[in-house]
Amino acid sequence: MTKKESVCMCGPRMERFLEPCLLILLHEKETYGYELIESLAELGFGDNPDPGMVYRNLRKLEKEKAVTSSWDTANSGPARRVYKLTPAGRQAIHQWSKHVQQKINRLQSFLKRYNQNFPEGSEGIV
Amino acid sequence: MTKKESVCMCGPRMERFLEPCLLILLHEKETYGYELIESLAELGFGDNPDPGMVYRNLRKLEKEKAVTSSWDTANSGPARRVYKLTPAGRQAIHQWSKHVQQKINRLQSFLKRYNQNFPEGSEGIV
DNA sequence: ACATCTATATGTTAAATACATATAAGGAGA
DNA sequence: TCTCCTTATATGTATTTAACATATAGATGT
Repeated sequence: MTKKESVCMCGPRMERFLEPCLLILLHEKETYGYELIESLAELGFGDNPDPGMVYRNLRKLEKEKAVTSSWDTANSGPARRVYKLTPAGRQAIHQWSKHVQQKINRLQSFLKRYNQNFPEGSEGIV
Repeated sequence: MTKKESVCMCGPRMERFLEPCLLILLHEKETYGYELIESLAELGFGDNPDPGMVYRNLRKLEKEKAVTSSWDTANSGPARRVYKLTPAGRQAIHQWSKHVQQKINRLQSFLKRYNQNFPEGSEGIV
């Protein structure tokens, strides 16, 4: 059996929301993991996204050539691995944005249905 | 180590979008798996959602007391397992709707950021 | 008898997430 | 110097979900 090939970098499952968030932050400026973790809160992640997830995602993005990395030892404190978006990563962002829009549509069609089922405070307040 | 208890039926991960869709369809009317599969397309699932997922989800919802089931042998064709929403299932829908709204917010804050990074056809058309 | 449709169900693999922990450099203060 | 805290990156592992394949079986039409 041949494995069904996926259409884009977003993969077959359209989850992994962390990935596009990292990409867009890296589009804004090249930076390193620890700072990305702090920036992620703005993009709707809780106070502290799992560092393990972030670092692993960054390495994966690098393996997929969406980013490149290099060590920054110029600053005080431990060395930082600084990531930089590649043109491929830039393209991936555009792909992701489409998928995110589709996902929003799906979620909204659920909410619409929900509001039809439970109109305006028909009971909703739990 | 004690396992961190999750806040609601939606669980820790906020995915499993199939689950709230099944619940809302069952709120509209009690019905059976095969028909639910057909109805799911309207709620943003592709042409044919994986039957395996649907049936397993239904059994899981039953185990969690969100639905009850009984056999319907009155109709022609193979027997149907008919599912009915419970009050607990009804409550779960409200929980889910909140989580879905939150998810939409997160996705939209990504899209907003995306549009700031790539304003109005700055290149976007891939 | 055979194929086909309806209907439910299970097995198996791959992937993502959550959570825990390891490692180490550098700075502040006793 | 020794300890503690912060910064910074990384790995280990268990659980969960999704994807895909396949099994089972009643009913119906030819």
